[in-house]
Amino acid sequence: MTRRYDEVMSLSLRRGFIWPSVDIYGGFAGFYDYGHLGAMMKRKWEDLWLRYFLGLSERYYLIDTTNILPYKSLKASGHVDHFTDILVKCSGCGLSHRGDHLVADATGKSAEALGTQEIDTEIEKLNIRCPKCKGTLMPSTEFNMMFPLSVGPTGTDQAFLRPETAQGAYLNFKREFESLRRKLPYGLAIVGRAFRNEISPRQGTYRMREFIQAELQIFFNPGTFDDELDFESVADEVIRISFEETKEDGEVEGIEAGDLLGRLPKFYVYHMAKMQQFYLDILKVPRERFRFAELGEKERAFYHKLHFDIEINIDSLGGWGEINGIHYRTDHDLKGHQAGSNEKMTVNVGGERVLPHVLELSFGVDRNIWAFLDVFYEKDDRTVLRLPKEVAPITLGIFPLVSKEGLPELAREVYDSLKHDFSCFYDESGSIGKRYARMDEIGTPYCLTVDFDSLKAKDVTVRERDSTDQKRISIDGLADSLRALLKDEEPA
RNA sequence: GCGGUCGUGAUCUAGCCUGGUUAGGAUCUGAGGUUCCCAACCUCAUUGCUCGGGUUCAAAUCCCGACGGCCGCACCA
Repeated sequence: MTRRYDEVMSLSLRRGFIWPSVDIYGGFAGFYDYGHLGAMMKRKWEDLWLRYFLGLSERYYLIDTTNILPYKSLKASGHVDHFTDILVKCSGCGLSHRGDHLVADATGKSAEALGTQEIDTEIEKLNIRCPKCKGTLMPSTEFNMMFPLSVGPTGTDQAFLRPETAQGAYLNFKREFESLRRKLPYGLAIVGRAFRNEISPRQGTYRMREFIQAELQIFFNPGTFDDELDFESVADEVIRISFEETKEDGEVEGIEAGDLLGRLPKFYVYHMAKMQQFYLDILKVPRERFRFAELGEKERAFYHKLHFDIEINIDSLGGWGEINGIHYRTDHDLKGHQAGSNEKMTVNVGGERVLPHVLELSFGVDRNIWAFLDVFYEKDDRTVLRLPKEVAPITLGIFPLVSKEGLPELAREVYDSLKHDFSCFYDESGSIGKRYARMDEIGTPYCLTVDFDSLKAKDVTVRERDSTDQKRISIDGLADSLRALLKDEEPA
């Protein structure tokens, strides 16, 4: 692991962002807890995400759905059958292989639909041996990545923890279509937990067994969606993109959204542009650390017609890491639930019956939080976390210059007047420089200091984190001045 | 899951090979002092050998197991 990983993790542990769950019992692989700073940062990230993506359309809405889903619904979605791997272990060298891959290699046909018994039969019939050492293979075992649960007193109602939040949107599609007055397109956002029994969780919060997704599922009429978007507003956006053929080289092209239309559908490019703007314009992620990366046919799920990941160059994880995805899921999901539930999912819009298609904007919240801790962490003379103001867990540090002669009292007054409107932190211990340093380290964008002049002039100094520049602002109207400052406007 | 490697206060680490005084240092944190703007300084204080067995008169140190971290393989619809 890199030194940067250790530094970021050390900061995170020390100050209270993230740490392993159940730490006092030695930890629990694949599970992490958020401390008081991490939890606040995550909440703010989610709020910002929600405001931005719901703001993309007056027809995008937030819903909230259950973490536990019954067998039937996940059978219909394909997760019961396809979210599994059939593993075959070699009795000689002990290596595990995927059963369907072994059979597919021997027959030249996809074996994805076969069960464990069928795989075993095929292996015997075709006399398949370990590709590594030619040893004999043991009976196959099934491994489903979903966590099974028994619901109810008899335990006969089989269920699972949801492997993705997306299903909640599909399951509620019809209800919301009615509530939202039978119009397309519309979108359902869910911010919530998903669970996957990863074989080998690694790299901190990058691959977890319980994680948080922020997803927007957009239901649309594939025949008309392109014309329902204001594509002109994003046509000039230079999209940073790596296609399948070149992404391994780390090559990133800059292509105007308008020029991608020959290669990708309009609605898809439009949302790519909006996602990119969220990162580059709102969150101020350095441009060179951001890209879309195309997934090839073998990498993506069979029902993802188009799949690009958003990757951030994360030094502590050794380079480009996937944090989000934009998936064109076609009508796969609604079609599956239509068949599984016998509920008709086609809807009547503009005089025709359509089975809506789905565009999924999917964000890994924990991965974003880690990426931000990494990307904005800087250590040379001082340690500064240059977090976007909106996601910094604490917005204002409020201090008396020294803790005597009436300064703490006035500083307390300032604190009390702001504490309900901003995330504030009051401190009077140690030297002023120490207190600034502590705030820099956790990304606090502004510190207000009450000094001796403040007593007469009724003002405070405002110190900016990145530049350490200071200016004086009157206590009268302070909240409004700070609001302006936080929006990058000049205070009144 | 397999193989390798590692696990010492909140954080980073010395000690382990060669078992034996009170487990040392730095940072951090708390209290007090000092202090008119960027981790200053002084005094005092809190917190530790991942867990469980075993060997031994004696285990942070040696052995076994578990748990966890990292790396490689596999996996990541």
